[in-house]
Amino acid sequence: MNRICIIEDNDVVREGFALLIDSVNEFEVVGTYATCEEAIRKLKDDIPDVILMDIELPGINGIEGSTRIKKLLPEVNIIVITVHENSELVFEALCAGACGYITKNTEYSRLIDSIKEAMNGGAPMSSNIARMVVESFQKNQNTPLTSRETQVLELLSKGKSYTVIADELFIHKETVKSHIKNIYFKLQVHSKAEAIEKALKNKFI
Amino acid sequence: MNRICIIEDNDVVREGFALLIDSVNEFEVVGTYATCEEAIRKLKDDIPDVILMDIELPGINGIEGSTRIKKLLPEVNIIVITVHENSELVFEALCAGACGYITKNTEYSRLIDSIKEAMNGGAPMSSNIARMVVESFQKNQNTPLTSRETQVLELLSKGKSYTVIADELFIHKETVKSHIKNIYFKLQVHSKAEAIEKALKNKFI
DNA sequence: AATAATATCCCCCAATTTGGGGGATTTTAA
DNA sequence: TTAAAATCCCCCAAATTGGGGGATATTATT
Repeated sequence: MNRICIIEDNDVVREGFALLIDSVNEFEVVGTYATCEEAIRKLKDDIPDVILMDIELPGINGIEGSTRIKKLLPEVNIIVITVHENSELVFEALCAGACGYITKNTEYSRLIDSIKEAMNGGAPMSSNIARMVVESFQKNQNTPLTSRETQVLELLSKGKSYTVIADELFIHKETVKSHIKNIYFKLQVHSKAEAIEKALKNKFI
Repeated sequence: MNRICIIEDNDVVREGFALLIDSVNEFEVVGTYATCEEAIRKLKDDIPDVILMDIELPGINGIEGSTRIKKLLPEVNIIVITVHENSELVFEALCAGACGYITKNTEYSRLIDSIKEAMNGGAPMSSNIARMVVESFQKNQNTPLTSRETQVLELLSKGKSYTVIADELFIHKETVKSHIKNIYFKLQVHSKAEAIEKALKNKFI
């Protein structure tokens, strides 16, 4: 029997989810909580396989809650269920240890599928969320930088010095300087940190 | 009618996919190619909505091919279909512009669903692939670094100098130096670049 | 209550790095 | 055949970095 917990402050939503999930044969709701604080106190006894987690919660929110719960139960699968499709929140949730992120308007059958998927080592996500995640890997192809400049800036962003970059690219240190001068001009910046910041923000590197 | 292209060097697999996809009402296979070179020459006429892409191809492989095709048709949805679950390849494919990544043993019905999902702005992935992607956002909680040290190293990795880090954390420059000394000791390194490299590799930052 | 870990700040010093200025030449692409 | 990109060169001053030696106050943790 797979053990599920629900952390959601809205009583109606929480008990609705609980009833729905309990109606599935292989699932058993072993705890429902309105706050992370309460959940954290009781979770060691519940030992759930999956936790459904709201983000907007009184006290500790769902992001911070996920971080703490993952410390207590590193193996647990946390699925964040929220109305927010804000990209910041998505990445914060994933960084905090959530394995899935689905929006609250998801039909019930997909919710059940998502729990099964999480338990089977998957990462259930609403399709637009998944796309956001995938796109976060892709670079901006409208970069003003040449490929060599991009390469240099990437190494610079890894903390390498001009000397080391020169060695790794088999070019002279003065060439590296030259590239960096051009990078600074193109990005309209005057230091390493500014260049890296601007390039990261625009996904040039 | 949604337009699909297939790039796959194995004739049997390629024509099998084509027949399968063509049998779906809303899909039309507008091109099947054994190499990226051939595809790139013809794609501007095909204007496909979705491309199914193999990775192992003679000549230009599927990763490099995705990069080039995305330059020609930035809006196209590329789904990589491969036997490889190697994490390196997955991230390379996503960086190259693929929106999905599914393994070749996927049942036909899920393949069709994946194409629909890609077209509707989703990111179809096999469940273990999706989990790999999600886990790439999560930090290693077995870090030897304190939270303050992690914070300092994160800023260092963004190219910030001791002075700037001190300002941003509202502490003295000497305190930053002190933290960095401890970071170097704990990571057994002797420079910024080494520290960042080791921390990134171990996902401490 | 005692110990250890963490976070904070201080000084000295030498080598390296960085950024800005001025070039030049060759290779590659449009 | 132009323009852009990539390569290399010199000069110089300010800033950064890394290593050495500390100290003190605040938090855990036992």
